[in-house]
Formats: sequence, structure tokens, C-alpha cells
Amino acid sequence: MKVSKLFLPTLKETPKDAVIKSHILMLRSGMIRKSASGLYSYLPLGFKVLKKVIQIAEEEMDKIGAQEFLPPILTSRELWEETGRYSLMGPQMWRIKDRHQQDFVLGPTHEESFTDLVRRELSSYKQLPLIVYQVYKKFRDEIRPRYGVMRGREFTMKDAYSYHADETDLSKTYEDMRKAYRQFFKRCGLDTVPVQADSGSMGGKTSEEFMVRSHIGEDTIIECPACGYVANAERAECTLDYEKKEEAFKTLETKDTPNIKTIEALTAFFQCSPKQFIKTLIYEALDQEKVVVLIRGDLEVNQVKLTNAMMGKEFQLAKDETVVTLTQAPVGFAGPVGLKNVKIIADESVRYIVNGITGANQKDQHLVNVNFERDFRVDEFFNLRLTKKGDSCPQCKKELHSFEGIEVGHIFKLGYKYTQDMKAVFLDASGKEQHPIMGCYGIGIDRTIATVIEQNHDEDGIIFPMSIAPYQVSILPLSEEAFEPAEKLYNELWKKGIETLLDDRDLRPGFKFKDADLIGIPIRVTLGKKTLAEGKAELKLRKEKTNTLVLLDELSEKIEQMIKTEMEILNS
RNA sequence: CGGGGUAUAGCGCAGUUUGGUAGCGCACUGGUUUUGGGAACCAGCUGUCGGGGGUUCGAAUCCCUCUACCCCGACCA
Repeated sequence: MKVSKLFLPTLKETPKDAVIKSHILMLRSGMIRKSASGLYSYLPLGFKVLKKVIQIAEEEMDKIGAQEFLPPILTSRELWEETGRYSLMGPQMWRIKDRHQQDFVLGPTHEESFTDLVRRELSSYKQLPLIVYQVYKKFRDEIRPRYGVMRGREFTMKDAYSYHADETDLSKTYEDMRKAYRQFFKRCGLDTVPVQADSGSMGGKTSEEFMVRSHIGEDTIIECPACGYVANAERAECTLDYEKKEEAFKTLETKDTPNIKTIEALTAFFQCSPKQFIKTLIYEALDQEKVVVLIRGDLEVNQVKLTNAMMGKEFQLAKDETVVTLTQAPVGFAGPVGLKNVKIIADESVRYIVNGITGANQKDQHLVNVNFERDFRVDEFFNLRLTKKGDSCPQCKKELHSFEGIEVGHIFKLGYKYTQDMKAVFLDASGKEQHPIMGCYGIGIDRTIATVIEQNHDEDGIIFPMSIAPYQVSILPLSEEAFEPAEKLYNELWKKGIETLLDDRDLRPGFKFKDADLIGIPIRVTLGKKTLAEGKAELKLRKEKTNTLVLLDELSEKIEQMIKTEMEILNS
């Protein structure tokens, strides 16, 4: 491709909407442009990268026997109702109506779609295992899209689903996937950390996330440097070392706490530890169901554990009006004592609080010496505590650390949820009807690209790994006499199948250098007056500072060798 | 959804306090000179000042309203 003909709107200045490096660089290099919040168009350069990443994903999937499908983007409401997810899923599910007022969903994930497809054709164990996948758009109306394609509302995902006659077979595919994923990320030039995670509303058990360490990561990963325990904070456990104080129950009293609402302010007011407080949180689901959650004042509720405790139903903190209606008091004064007509659940920590402090369900008042059973009821106890840095390791009891990470891939053992709910069956060897057991496996394609850029850039721009670079070579003729040898090299390289850019624009050298660095093509060939006089050109890797002078005749072979070497490192 | 902010040329911004009919840099078009790290000069083009309503002789500027986008939070009780 000749740059003069390429739609490549590079930007010299940083667009004001972008905050993180990958977003800034993807905009500046002309890879993407924004259409609306969380919605992006890929321009030719970006699309080339996207296609390369997809290609690698497809190769790795095909290698382990997965087969690619292309289902529709729209899915009917009925499908989602079969598994209960039409009501279980929160507002992130994009719901639309057709002209007949029929409800449809722009798929946020495709367990139902594929299981529906599979159950129609599945009859015998001889058809199993079956591994299916697609690389296509997903729609999630995110609460807050941000960071460019890192968290968009419409994005490309490689999602695979597997169906098995038994759990042993599922485990085998799960292992294959785990290896395929490592290989995929390696080939894209990413170092990933495998992390135990929670499968949330997907409804599974075993799962593993592929995380990339990054400060802009939206996930917190808990790790134990002592014994190697690693888990997503959403799933991480910690040693529960609650002890009940040997203290007699004191008389329940009401205290005036004018305008003192937060745990922090209350701690200062009462001159006691935050552990003395029974924090009372009111949650509400999409269908208005409410639940009151109690937890010790110094702890936080793990949203995923809460979802699991509520049988997979998603709850969010209730709106202020809801809190006011339920507690008859402004926000900040909620407590479990005297609450009626609502389910109350509590974290295990609450059992051990003696003579605790909590809101009085009246403006500017708190209750002291509150005790479980004597003063309030709890319908059910769960472990709802969010594990944090500083808690003790569930395995070795040493102190836990944490780091931020970007989730680029996720594999799950799903179990029977979807095949049971959707009545997918096959006949086993003994002629008995059975549900297949399922696995599901996702890779965020856009996010993978953003993460690669996040980890591979310098002050001048992107440094693409050879495997996913939009072009492998960029030729920069800097003077009049350089154009002819440049074009010759350009043709030679294309003959070898090497994707090459020729910057044939009538621009000053500095401009060409800046653009080449910005878009991050791995190999740069510079043809200038001085070196040309010696019959040589300058060869440089984007990721390295130094360059070498190479005879014109040897260029194409040298370049071919360089690409081979780079690709071998990524593929090994 | 709560809080904060922004909206003026393709991009980045000034102008809004104090109302007087829109500007700077980059980009773009033509020309001359340049040519190894985003050139210089000359001459140009480019705007429903986010939308609607109001006040006023007159609104980018003041008032009301709507919308879009960004940031923080939404695990505060």
C-alpha cells in the first residue's frame, strides 16, 4: 500500500476524550474513530490489526478442533426466557422491539444461541464432543463505557462453547483451551497471568481468567507471595478469623448523631473501631425486589458473592428514594432493628458483633448495644466479604497482596445449566437420555489489541509485535532519487508476500519518521541521499534504537529474515 | 443514577467575567524556497459558536430548557 493512497488520518495532537495511552495512540495513529460513547469505527489500519488478531484466534481454535459459526446478532426474547436470563440480566442487556412489538436482545453473550443451535441437531454421544465458536460483535450497555475500545458497548469477541458427554471430556477440552489461550496471547505478544475467577451470572463453577498486569486494569487481583495463591478479588477468599468478644449484652440505646452518616464519621464520633458497626446496605434488583445486606463496618460486600447468594439474580445498591421508603429515614441511618417486610441477609462477620452500633432508621439517630437475635433477625447468613490487600491468605494465612489487571480472556466450566434449562439431550452408549455438559471460552479481541498497545509503546507511538502489525515493513524514501529504488524494494517485498507500506508522500523526512513511529510498523527502511550514494539503505526495528546499513541488493532477504526471527519468538 | 466538567473551523484551543455581529495554532488549497525527525514565507478556504426557547436595538457571551460527550463515584448508609 502506498501511503499517499491510504486513509490514514494521523493526529499530531492528543484528542481530549482519550485518557489512557492505548486509546490516545489508537486515535492518533488513525486506527479508530469514535461514533458515540462506547461505539467505535475501525479505520483501515485498525481493521487490519483486528483481522490479524482474529486470524490468530481462529487458528488456535481450529487447532483444537473447534468449528466456526456465524449466528445472528439479534436473539429472540424466548431464548433468554428459557434460561431465566431475560429477567436475571440487568440493564446492560440491550433489548429492542421489532415492528410487531416482539422483543429481541442484541446478544451480550451466546450460550443460549449456540445451545439452541446444537440441541436441534444433537442426538447421539457419537456427535460429542462438539466445540463451536464465533468471532463477532457483542453488545453490552455498560454502566460507564471508557478507555476507548477497552470497555466499549459494542465489541468483538471470540466466544467458544463446548458440549460433552461427561465431565472428564469437558476437562480435556478445558485444558486444550487453556493451552490454546496461552498460545494465542503469546502470539499476540502479551504476557498473561492465569487467575482463578468467578463466573458470575454465567452460572458456572471452575473458571480461569487471563489477566494482563496493568495500572489501568479495572480488575483487582489478590495474590499471596508466600504460597502463590492468585484469584480475582471477586472470587478471592481469605481466612475468616472472627471471634466473639466475651462481653455481656448491654441495654439497647438510641443516640443522637446529627448529620453523621459515614462509617468514618461515626468512628470518630463514637471513638471506636469500625469493626463495631453493623453496616446496613439496601439492594434492589431490576424487578424491584429488595434485600437488606448487613456486614461489619470495616468490610465491604462482594457483589459477586451477593449475586450467588441471591441465586444468580443481580442486585444493585438501591436508589436513595428506595432507601427512604424502606427505612423511613434519610440515607445514612439505615439499620436492621425493626425492619419489616424485607429479606435481611448478613455476612458471617455480623454474627460476632457484640453490642454493635447501627442506624436507627430515624434521621440523625443511631442505635448502640445492638445484638443479633435479641434486637434483630437475619434470614440467612452468607460469606459476602470482599477480600482485600492485607487480609490473610486462605491457604497459608500470610498477608495477601493485590495488583490491577486487564481481563483479556476467560474460560469456564459451565456445567449443565444451559443444556438442562434448554432441554438439550443426547443418547449415551447405553441408550439413556442425558444432558451434555458445557464449557464456554471468551477472548476480548478489541481489548487484546488495546492491551498490546498499552504494553508496547514509547513516547513516539505504538510498537506493534510483528504478528499483529498492520504492515510489517514501512519504506521511507526521503529524497527524489530514493523513490525509484524504494518502489523497486516495495515490489520485491510484496512478491515475497510481505505486507509493505511505501511512504510516497511529498513530505519532509521528519513528517514521515513521526508517522512511521506513531503507527508502529515493526521494520523501517529509510532511503536517503547519503546512504544511497554508497548503494545502501538504513534498516531499523521499531522496538530498537539502533539501525544498520544494508546494501540495496540484500535488503529484501535481510527483511525476510528479520520477520522470520520475530515471528519465531512470538510463536515459540 | 449521584457529583464535577466540557460543547466555538477537520483537530487542539482563546473569546463568555464586563453583550456590539468570531479569532489563534495545526491541518487543508495554490504558489515560491526548502528536504535525515511534525519547514519558512505569500495568498486562500473553512463556522447553523451543541439544539430549542427567552431577555435585548443587538447574544458565542445573560436567563430557562433539552441533548451529547468526558472524568470521579455508585461497595455511601
